[in-house]
Amino acid sequence: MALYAPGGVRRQPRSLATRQELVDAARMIFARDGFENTRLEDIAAAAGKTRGAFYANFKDKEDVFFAIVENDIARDGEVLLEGLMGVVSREERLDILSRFLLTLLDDRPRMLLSFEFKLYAIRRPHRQKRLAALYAEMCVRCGEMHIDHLLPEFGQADPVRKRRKAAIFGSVMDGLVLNRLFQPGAMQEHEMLALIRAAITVALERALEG
Amino acid sequence: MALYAPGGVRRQPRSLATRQELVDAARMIFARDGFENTRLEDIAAAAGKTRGAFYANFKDKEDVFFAIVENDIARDGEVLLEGLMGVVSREERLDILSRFLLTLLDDRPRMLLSFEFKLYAIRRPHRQKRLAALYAEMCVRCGEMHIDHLLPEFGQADPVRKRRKAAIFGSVMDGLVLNRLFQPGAMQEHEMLALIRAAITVALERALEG
Amino acid sequence: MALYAPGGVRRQPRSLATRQELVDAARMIFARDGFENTRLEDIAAAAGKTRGAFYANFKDKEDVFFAIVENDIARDGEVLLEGLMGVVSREERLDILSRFLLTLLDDRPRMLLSFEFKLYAIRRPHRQKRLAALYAEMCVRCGEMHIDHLLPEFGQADPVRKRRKAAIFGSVMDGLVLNRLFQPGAMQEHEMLALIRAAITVALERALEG
Amino acid sequence: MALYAPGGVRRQPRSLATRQELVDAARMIFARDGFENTRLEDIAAAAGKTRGAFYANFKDKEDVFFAIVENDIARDGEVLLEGLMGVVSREERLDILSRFLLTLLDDRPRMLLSFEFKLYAIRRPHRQKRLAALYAEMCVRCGEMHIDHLLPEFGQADPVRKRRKAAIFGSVMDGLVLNRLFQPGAMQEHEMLALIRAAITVALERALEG
DNA sequence: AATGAATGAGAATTCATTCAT
DNA sequence: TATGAATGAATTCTCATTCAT
Repeated sequence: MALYAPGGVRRQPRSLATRQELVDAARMIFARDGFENTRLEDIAAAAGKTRGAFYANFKDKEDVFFAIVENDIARDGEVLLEGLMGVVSREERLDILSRFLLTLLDDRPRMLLSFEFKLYAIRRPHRQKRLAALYAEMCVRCGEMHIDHLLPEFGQADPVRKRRKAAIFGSVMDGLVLNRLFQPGAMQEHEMLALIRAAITVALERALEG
Repeated sequence: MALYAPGGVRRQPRSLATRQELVDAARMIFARDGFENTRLEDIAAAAGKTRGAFYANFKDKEDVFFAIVENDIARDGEVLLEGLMGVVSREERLDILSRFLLTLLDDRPRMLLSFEFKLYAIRRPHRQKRLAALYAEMCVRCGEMHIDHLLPEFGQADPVRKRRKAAIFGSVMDGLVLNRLFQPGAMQEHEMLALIRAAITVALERALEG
Repeated sequence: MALYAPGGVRRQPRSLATRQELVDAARMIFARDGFENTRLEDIAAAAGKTRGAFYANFKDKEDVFFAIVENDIARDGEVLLEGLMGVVSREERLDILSRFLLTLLDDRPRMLLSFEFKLYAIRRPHRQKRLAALYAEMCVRCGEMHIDHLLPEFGQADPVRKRRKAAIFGSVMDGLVLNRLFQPGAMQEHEMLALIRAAITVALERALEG
Repeated sequence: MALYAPGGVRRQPRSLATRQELVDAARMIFARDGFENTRLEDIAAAAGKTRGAFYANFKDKEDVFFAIVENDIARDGEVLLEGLMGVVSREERLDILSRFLLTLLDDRPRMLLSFEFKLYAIRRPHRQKRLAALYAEMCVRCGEMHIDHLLPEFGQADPVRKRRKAAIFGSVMDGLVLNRLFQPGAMQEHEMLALIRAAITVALERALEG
């Protein structure tokens, strides 16, 4: 159920491990250097492999980049889900969600990558075939994760609406990471929390209205 | 009163014009392609010059990059100031400010550049001498612009506090631009406005507290 | 036992061959065009390789330059040694040495390179770390080669003294090559031999005194 | 009676001063950086002028280079001549000459330039038209200077023979400068003097023979 | 699958030289 | 004459990518 079957190639177990190592290494390097600045060699080296191993597993730089995003998307949500298990009060649920998001902010690679991905997409209006798929999937899952489990009554909401919610959350989250990294210590936790709360509120209003 | 005197060189009229043309061209290209992806040749060509002309005016890519930021900072704030002239009601002032910020979102090059700048800074913790100066100046001016003219009673706030406010505004603004470009149409104007309002509120609370 | 392990990297057979081809090509080109005038591309082409191959094997122009010198130093002395095998008479030894040196003069690339190297060093008093090592090694070996095997009784001479001898020999040799190339035919063999003899004499006196 | 009329242009007084300043600056820079490495801009700057002034006075880099050599040749010999005035004893004359040469060694720019010139010539067997003229002139004057005034009885010697003597002197002198700069302090004064003496001896033998 | 050598396109940068003033 | 801006050729260097093993 991978979003993207890399080159359509069936992989052997050995390769799968290598592939994962490369993906992990790539996440680190991309977050550190940015997409453009990242050298394949650095990724390979960080995974303890050579460039050849890279090309055996991925078509090119863009290929790993997308693989990472897929990976992250797939991983997300589980923590939150667990947290929400059995919580009934709406207030409590909102609280859990906002604290979860606050925590997410600390995952520097994760957040910087989401950034890179969006910038990347913005600047390549074409070659969107593959991008578009990831794109949508990303948003839908985002929406699912954040909203559906929080307020199951809106779980059925159509994809378009979910994308909208994702945009709102994304805005606040992306902005917070960027500026916090830019000016460490400039914002206090309660301020960040307040902004996250605001995002939830806006998103919910929208959900309730339409 | 330039923030940064490029090379400390006094320039002739002809050169000054060229320099400005290059800066303008650079703004466009950087916003379109991102800092890393931008080729000097493209900047020069967009200004109708050659690479040589570029190097006669700037040390390297970083150099124009900073020149642009300085330029933008210098230009900012005036529009807002005019709008606030003679407005007394606090509510109205808040309204003018939030609408002004909403408008800023439409200046794609301007906003993308601020982005690039922050990412750039985040990824180069060293070579910060010049960066730091711009940095501070940027934040202080940001704060001034947004807060001081809105609520003159807090105009005396120290630089540190201003930087904090700048971070809050920046967070919401940066996030909004990125995600709006990423998913055009996903957010509605009133939603964006609501988030901006939230930012103002958080910033003010902080201002009032301390 | 290389003087300088380039990058500390262990190389594969294929690469080693390429490396040697490049070094040989470089020697030729450097001697022909001089260090500054030499284009990496010419070296690569002369070795039947591309620029890329060059950079896979050397850091930059300076790097090959040093590699050549190392190579030459390593190769030297053996011919002379053989010639001296079994020769007992001191007079004969002096004769063999001076003729050997006279022969060396005909190795145009070799001698021009030694030249270039010294000029290079003279003009870069800094970045001498590696230079200094080569430097010393060069001189010591020079001394060893010329004096130690000639007059084993002075073989124990300290490095400093060896460097002094090297300077004397070097002076006459370098001068001879340069001026002979500059004015081919202006000097006759016996004149060159006479100067070489003089150098030996001066060097020996010094050796004997202390 | 200039060896080379630069571009055949008649120069105004103002220009002449500028020209001389440029030549002087060039000598310094060439000696410091070598011919290839020297930038016209550096020469101009060292003379307190701009590149334009340079081009108003010289055709190109080679042009100043030759102008310097001419200059130096023209200046030489006078000191020596004076020293020899009225000295009768042959032994004394030899002594004066060798001490003069020893002194010359200290004029680093002068000597390095002579070097550069020879290397330059060696590497451009073509475009020798102008080179050849300078070349010959240089040698003849060299011979004149050193030998003619020392031993007037050979003053009439033909140019070819003079070139030969120049080669011998040049060899020792060039070699000494290079190696002394390369290994400062490695040679002692009396050693250098001994080599110079040897050169004189060899040159005289030749002069006497044929 | 993986290695490491080699390729070659692409970009930055320098600098001699020209040109309008 | 001299200035300084601009040009553009020449070169270095980097790196994604290919290829033989």
